[in-house]
Amino acid sequence: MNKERLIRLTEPFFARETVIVARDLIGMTLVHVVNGNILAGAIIETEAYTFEDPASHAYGRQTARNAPLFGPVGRCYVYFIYGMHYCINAVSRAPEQRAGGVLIRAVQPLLGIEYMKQNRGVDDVQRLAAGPGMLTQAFGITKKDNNRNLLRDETLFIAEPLIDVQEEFIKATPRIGISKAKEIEWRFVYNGLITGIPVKADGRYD
DNA sequence: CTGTTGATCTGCT
DNA sequence: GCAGATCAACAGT
Repeated sequence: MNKERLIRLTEPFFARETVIVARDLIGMTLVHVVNGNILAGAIIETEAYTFEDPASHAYGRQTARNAPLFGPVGRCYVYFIYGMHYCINAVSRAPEQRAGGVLIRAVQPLLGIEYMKQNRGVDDVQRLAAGPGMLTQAFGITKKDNNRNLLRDETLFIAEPLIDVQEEFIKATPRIGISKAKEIEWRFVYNGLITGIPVKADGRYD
């Protein structure tokens, strides 16, 4: 596996309704290249957040923090929460939407697994990137990455799937950890076996 | 300027 | 199952 083999998602993918993008991101590949190491994982959990949505950071009006959600699609919005965790969103919305982003909540590690274990201080692959805070720690994503351009950035982007994605295993559920709009089913999860991983378990690539 | 809350994770009970 | 960690953003005064 090398970087050139990863097919980056382009602007039209993100320029659609936020909820549609959230669903379609399931199975795609989150990629961060650190010191020449490719860290990659299959996105298996996402949530959509929009301008009209009381649970969203973009709700109501633009502020200094949420500004990326109002900017060009295909950027990322990284925020700091609970005094210790970072979370990453892909800015996504249709032209008629004021703001929107997709929170990437979990990935299945595929490449650079040893590097992720070091970043996390955890050995269990199942717990490397099983939540939004875990995922950014495993990938070394912090506030420095806020508003980076996923369409052009050399080191941080989202690519076509490396796994076999079975559409029937994608399910919608209510979102996690919010106090408002709890009933809306804008969380998407992949409930199938991950197959078709084209790499060695130790994350080496050729 | 102050107080509160939060799109979470971990470790202990 | 629940408390504690730890701090930036925001709303209210």
